[in-house]
Formats: sequence, structure tokens, C-alpha cells
Amino acid sequence: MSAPDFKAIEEKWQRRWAEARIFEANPDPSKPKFFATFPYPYMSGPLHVGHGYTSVRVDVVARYKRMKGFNVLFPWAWHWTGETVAGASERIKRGDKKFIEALRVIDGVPEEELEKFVEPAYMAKYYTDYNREAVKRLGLSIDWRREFHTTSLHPWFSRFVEWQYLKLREKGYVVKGTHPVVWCPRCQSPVGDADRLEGSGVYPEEYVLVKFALDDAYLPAATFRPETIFGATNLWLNPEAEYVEAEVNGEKWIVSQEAAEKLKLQLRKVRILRVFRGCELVGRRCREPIHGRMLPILPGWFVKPESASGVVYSVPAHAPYDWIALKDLQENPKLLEEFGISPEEVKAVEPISIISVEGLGEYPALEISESLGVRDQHDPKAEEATKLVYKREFHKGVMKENCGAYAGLPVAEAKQRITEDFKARGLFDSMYDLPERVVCRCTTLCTVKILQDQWFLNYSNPEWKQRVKEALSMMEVYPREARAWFEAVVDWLRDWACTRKTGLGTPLPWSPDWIVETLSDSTVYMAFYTINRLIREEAIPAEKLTPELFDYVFYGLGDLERLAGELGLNAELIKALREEFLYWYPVDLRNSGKDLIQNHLTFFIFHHVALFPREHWPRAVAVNGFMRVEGEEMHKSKGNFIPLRKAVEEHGADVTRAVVLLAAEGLDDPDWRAESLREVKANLSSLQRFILEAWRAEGKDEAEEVEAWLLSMLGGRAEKVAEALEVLKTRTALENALYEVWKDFRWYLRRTKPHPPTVRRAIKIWIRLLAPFIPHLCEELWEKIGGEGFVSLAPWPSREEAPQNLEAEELEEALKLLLEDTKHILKVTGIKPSKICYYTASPWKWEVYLEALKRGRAQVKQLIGEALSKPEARRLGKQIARMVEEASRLENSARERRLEIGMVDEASFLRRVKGFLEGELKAEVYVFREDEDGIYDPKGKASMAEPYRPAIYVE
RNA sequence: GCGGGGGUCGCCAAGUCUGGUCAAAGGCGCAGGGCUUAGGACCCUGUCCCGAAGGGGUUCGUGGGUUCAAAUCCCACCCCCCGCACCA
Repeated sequence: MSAPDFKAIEEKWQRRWAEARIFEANPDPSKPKFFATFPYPYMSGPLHVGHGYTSVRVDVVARYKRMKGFNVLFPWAWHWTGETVAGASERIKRGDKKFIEALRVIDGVPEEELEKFVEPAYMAKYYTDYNREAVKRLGLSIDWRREFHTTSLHPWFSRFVEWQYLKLREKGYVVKGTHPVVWCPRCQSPVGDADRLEGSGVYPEEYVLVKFALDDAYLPAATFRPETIFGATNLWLNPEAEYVEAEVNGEKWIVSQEAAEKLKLQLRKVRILRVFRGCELVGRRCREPIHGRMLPILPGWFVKPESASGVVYSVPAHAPYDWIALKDLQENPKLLEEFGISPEEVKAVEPISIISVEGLGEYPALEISESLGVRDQHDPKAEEATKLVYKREFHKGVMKENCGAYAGLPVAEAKQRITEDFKARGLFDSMYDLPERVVCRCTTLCTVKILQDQWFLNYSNPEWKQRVKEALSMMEVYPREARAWFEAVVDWLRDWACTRKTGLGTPLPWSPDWIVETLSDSTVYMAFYTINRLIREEAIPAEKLTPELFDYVFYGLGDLERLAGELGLNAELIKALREEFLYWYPVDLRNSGKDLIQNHLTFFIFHHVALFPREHWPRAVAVNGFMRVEGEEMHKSKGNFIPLRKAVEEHGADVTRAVVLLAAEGLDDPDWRAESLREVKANLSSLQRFILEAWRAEGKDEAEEVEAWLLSMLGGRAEKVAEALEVLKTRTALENALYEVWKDFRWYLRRTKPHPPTVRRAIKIWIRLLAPFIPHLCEELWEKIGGEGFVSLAPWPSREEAPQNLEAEELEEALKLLLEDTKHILKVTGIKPSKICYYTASPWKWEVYLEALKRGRAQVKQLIGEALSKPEARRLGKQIARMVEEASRLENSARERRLEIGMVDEASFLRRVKGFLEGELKAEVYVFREDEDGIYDPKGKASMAEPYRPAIYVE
């Protein structure tokens, strides 16, 4: 039989599902509901197989729950909000060749469409249409009537976001704030990681400025280690750099020219008074702010004027750069000549040790510089030495007695307190800067700007955090390991700037020059799905979706009749909106990639907690890994990007689904491999062949215990699959439904002639177990075997259909072991058997055995004693002791099973399966009871018999 | 650095929460056999070491500890992966 035509089968069933509208879900109070969601994907490009993986996981659970009798809602929508689509359009408009080529080649966008991409809305629409097709062909069980996209281009959704933000503001969760960002002076906009040519992962860092005094001016020296101020010996200025004297917020400051520009962007009023070269001040003395010590200003060529303030103070005992630079000057007095500094003065500068570190001496900077062999201040090893000293001192250092009130404190703590204290006294200040170069995509060098009057979601609010933690503790989190991560994220989250000046989105209702940012408009929109069906069916105009209407729908606030009158809407319709929301809410499951833990999924909880009563808080979140391709990360730039639509078109939906589902579980990353595709494709082909052949197989008329065994196993597998799906272990579930069940069938067919009624019953169960995972093939098979209706709607197999039979399971297991042991013996001894004898345990052994099961391990010794008091047992001493020991040590569940079964007539069972054993072992098989008279037992093996473990003799 | 996850028999990977049925599931690879004109697919068997009777020995990152019993619990250490924010 040839491979099934997956493509034709899939089209056929997708068409029938759509025609019968079986995934469209309306409220039905007679059924429990299940509301499953996938975070709507961003429409700046084609979906990839990773989206496929995550969404299929949702789909599998949705399909399973449907079969379990739930009224399941699985909706879908599209995310258009943000700067990315607008940015992409902009790049096309500018004629960015590389970018356009990528769209053409990787995304396969036709030429005539590409031209229209200069309009962001068109681009988003194009990808939405393109990707909808991919999602449909993947066979997701979606209710498409509730579909929408975000931004003001969808006014209904915008109304909803407006309502959300008005509420958040009323409740005090949206506040105005000030915040440093990486800023492009040319674009006049913050520059995120994705928009950079250089410097990804670089963010503003706060430098402490220590204000050294020089006449009426301050030299604000920038540092990450303010605690070292007690060990300062001098100041460094780069003699060749341009510095300025400037009025900064009313004080006179001396900083590098670059620094003055930076300070302007950091909410300082800066007026430049004069510009001069660093060498001008070299040789002067300035006053250190804490103790008023007078310190020399020395030339430091390593000082970078473009970094922070361009002024640095020197702590040679604890900073390798300072130590080396000082040594350079001391050893090369010539360097000083042009500045008119006396070499004696420089020689007199001595390191001041202020931190003690276990394992390091008086001057850690000196020690580490020497051990690393740092040559001079231009040696890259100086950087390494700096980091090393910092690390050791920060974690293990303690402030020495010369540090005033901070003596004895660990460095980490002293640092914090010193900064706070001296800032409060005006001796310290601070500024932001970037630790490395950042270049905007527009090729402009970026700096730090402090944005003010920004709107923030105040996630740092401790009460809000507390309620989120409470919600989290009530939720299910899959996989389990992700819970700690979520908790850490809640603690870590700071205020989030929730508005932007550019890009697509919904204008902030009270300040429409701001647009609600992309992550911030996507937190509670699942509520919108619940009502969007009626909004669309009843064609409710967007302007009627007023805050008052939403208040009624989501909170039950307000007077229905009056509201209806004011809006000119039917009161019944408004009530129906409310009822539909109440029916579906809360969200029962939301599943995404693990990257969304630290933003979207946590935001999702924050906003639900802020906006909805406890009974509407989410029930469960789940996360999974990222799709890799042949072991590599998937990236458009790497050329290994697998668009979902291409995957489905090339390999089919069921194969694609099975491949990704079998690839990983938990937080592990699934791998998309050609090898795996081949395998799964072959597996599914032979699966359908196997099932159809088995369905038609003929054999015996009477069922035996092996039929009971097959059904019992199948029932157990069904339970295992269900358990796994309940906790989103989709791979375990599919492995059981596919490979484990298959294995059972193989054993069954090897073990006996098929009994058609049992086989058919088993196959009907098996197809249903597979239906959530590979629904198209299952529908096809279901139809072929005459199953009723859609398998997608068939009931999940129950235990009544596949009753548990412990005895059959245990006997079959014992039979497998017996066969294995016999083969083992034959292998080790090298005997080619003509005759194989089995001896089953006598009743008194069963009594001892069952007693051991009953009493458990606590009474092993006593039991052995009792057992050995039986005369038959005495001569078998050791063996009985071992048997009792093993039986009593069995795991509880296994002990209970065997206890429940009680004594088993193994001999008659073995006699019934004699033919099978003879076929497998190619020898004559004889079965005896140990205690029968006159048995054939030339080597006296019979007494070795134990329950579930007949003695074996071969010759 | 901080936060999160992880190191299992050639590879991938279950088991760890709830200690005992664990020499440790499953898949791949490899070896042998069957089927086949051949290949593929499929089916059996084996795959830490030793063994002429179902047994024994040594294993789960490293080193300690708890226990009658540890891959599983406790402590310390080493190594690997991911995240660290105005962005989807």
C-alpha cells in the first residue's frame, strides 16, 4: 500500500471542519468551558515553525479538552502594534537593498506587493493574510469568527485598549515618570536592541560623580566604585582632550566637551563658559570632598573624554589602571616635564589601601597587575586586571578602619551607603552613560537621554507585585521549573514605559500624541475575543464601544436600560455581551515561548490582577522552548529560517505537527531536523497501513486473557496521555499515544492470532488517542473504519471501553520476563534446547509471598523468620529469604496490584500459552507445578520457583 | 555580577518533587538474525564489565554527608545554557 496522500486528506478535512463549523464555540451553560489562547503573533513577517510548535501545543490541548466534553474556545488574532512594521516600511521607502532582498528571498514576497509595503498598514495586512493561510493549513481548531488585529486600524480593538488604559489610570497603575534611554539624536527616538548597527545589549549605566573642588569650580570625577574615594590619591585628566568649563544647574563644572553635551540630554541646564585643553589644569591641586585632602591633578592619557564626565580620580591601591599610570609617571619623569610638575611630588604619591580582601595583600591592584603581567596603561590586560580586582573586592572585600563610618562594612554594602549618604550631602552627583559604543541603524552614534513625562505602568508598585504573586500562587504554571522564573520576574520588574511617539497603535485616550506601546496593549485582550463574535455578527459600530459599555460588559456596572438607550443598542444584545464574557472568562490556558515570561506573560498577569476580580484571573500559563534548526538557532540572517507555511505545504500538517511535538518538552528547545521529518513521515505512513491492516485482520473467534491485556493496557495508555496533556507534556503524550500503543499492538500480534472484535475496539480507541495530535489522518482513518461523525468531536476513550485487568497485565508481564530469562539462559549457557521445562510456585510460597506484600518492608526480618519456620521452607533458607525481601521491598503501587490480584494459577496460564513459547523458543515446552508428584526435574530446579517467576530447566 | 534552568550508560533523552520494582524507559546509532531479486521499509535479538542457569561487579558532573537503602535527600565545589528591559 502506498503512502497516504497527506495533502489531499488535510484539505478534505479542513474543508469539512469549516463547513460543519465544528470549532465555532458559543456559550453553552450545559457544558464546562475551556478557554485556550496563544499570544497573537506580530505581523512584520511570515510565521515560522516555532510559532507552529507553540500554537500546536495549544491546539492539542484544545482538541483533547473538546473530546473530554468541554466547550472549547480557541481564538486567534494578529498583532500590528509597534515600531517594527512602521520601521520596515520606512526601510523599504528608503530603498534599503539588503532588507528588500531579504523580503523577496526569505519571505517570498512578490514584486508587485513589495512596492506597496511602503504603507505599513498594507504590509501588516499582507502578512496577516499570508499567515492566516499557514495557520489554517496547520489544522488548528480555531473559532475564526472572533479574529481581529490591533491598532487604531481596527477601531473596535482601539476602543477596548482605551477603556483598559482609562481604568488603569483611575486605579493608579499608570503614572508619569522619568527614565534614561539609549537615544539617537538624529532619529530623535529611543533605540532598542533591534534597531542598532552596533552595541546590542548595551544599556545606560549610572556613574557616580565625585565632586572635587578647584577654586570655585567642581571636577566631577566619574566612577562605578564610589567607595574607593577614601583611597583617592590624585585626579586624572587627559592632557590632550578638550574640556569645558560650564555652568551646570547653577554650579561651575569642569568636564569633557562630550560630557557637556551628554549632560544637556540628562535634564541639566548647561551653559558652556569656555573650552580648553586638559593640560591646562594638569599640575594644579584640587580638594577631595570627604576629608578635604588636597590632591594633585596628573596627566592620564588613558582617560577617555567620550566616557562619562572625562574626569577620573585615582585609587592606585585598588585600581590597576591607576596603579600603572602612576608607576609610568614615577618611572618616566620626562613625561612630566611639559606640565611643570616636580617628579618629587609624583614620587610622593603613595597608594592608600582601604579595602582588605582575603587572599590578597595590601595593594590588590599592584598584585594582580603583576601576576597578569600588565605592561602599561595601553595593555588590554589592564582591563582584565580591573575586572578581576573589582570582582574580588566587591564580593569578598571589607572596608578598612581608615574609611570612617564605613569601616568594617562589606564593600557591596559600603558602596550603596556611601553613594546615598554623599549624594544627600551634595558631595556626589551622578550621570548616565553607555559602557560601549551604540550606533543606530541610521548610522548615528547614540547617547543617553533622560525622557521625562513618559507614561509608565508602575510595575514596581509593591502592592501590585504582591497581588500578582498571589495570582501566580493560585495559577498552574507549566512546566514546573518555570514558576520560580515567573516569581523572579515579578520581583525584578521595574516601571515600564507604556507609550511611544511613533509606530502603529492606539493613541492614549487622555493624551493622544502618545501611542500605547506594543507590549502594553496586549495584556488583557483575551477578554475582547469573548465579545468580538457578537460585535461582528451584530455589526456594532466602534463608536458605541464606550467606556460605560465596557464597564457593564466586564464589571456589570451601570444601568442596562439607560445604557442601551444612550447607545441606541438593544439591551438584550448588551446583556448577551456580558453573558458571553462571563461564560468564557477567565482564560484557562495561555501558552507561549519561554522568552515571553519576562514580559508579556507576566504583564498579562499584572493587568488581569489590576483590572479584573479574582474569579477572572488567569488559571494557567505554559511555556516552551524555541525552535532550532539542525541544532542551530533559527535566524533569518543565518539563512535557516523555516516559514510555517512552507513547512506545512512541503511536509503536510500532520507531519509538521508530529515532528515539532516529538522534538521537545518543558523548557528544552525543539529541533527541526530533516532526519526527524523523514522518520515521522515514514511512521505516519506505516501507521495508517498498520491500522487498516489490523482492522481487516482475521484470526480467532474467542477472546482470551491477552485480549483483556490489550484493552487494559490501552486504557492505561489513555490515562497516561490524558495526564500528560493536563500538564502540557505534549511530547510524553504523543509518545505514549503513538509509540507505546503501537508497541502493545505489536506484542499482541506476535503473541496471538487477532481476535477481530477486540482489535477493532482497540483501534477505535487508538485513533481517538491520536486525534489531538494528527487530526487529519485520524479523521481519515475514523471515516474508513466507519466511525461516527468527526473524530475531533468523538469522546475521549473511557475506562469502560478499555477496562483495567490487573491479572492479565501481571501475567503478561511475567510471560515477557519468563521469555527473556529463558533466552538469557540459553545465551549464557550456549545450549541449543530440545526441551524446556517450567515449574510454577507451590501454594505455600504464594502464601508467604502475599504475606510479604501485605506487611511490607518494616517487617522483613520477622517475616523471614516466620517463613523459615515452615518445614518446606527451611531447606530453601536463602532463596526464601531473598524472595520475601524482594516482595516486601516492591514499590507500594506494585505491591497493591499484586495483593489485589491474590494467588494466580500460573501453571494453567503457561499451559495455555505453550504454543506461543514453543514458537518463540523453537523447543518443546513442558509446564509443571512445583508440588506435583512425579514431575520431570532431573536437576532439581523446581524448588527455585517463585510466584511470578517460574523455575526454568533447559536441556 | 544578578536572576532562572541544567550536567544520567556512544548521541538525544526519561527518571529527581513523592529514596527501594534502577544497570536505569524511549529514540537514534552500532552489531547479528528474519523478510526481500536487491536496496528501502518492516520485524526480532543484542549493545557498561564478567559469567556454561535467570547471577555477580562497577556506574548517573566532583567530593563529602544522611539512611538498612541515594541518579533521587543535605552540604561544598566544578562546568554548561538562557535572560538582564522602552523591545517584538
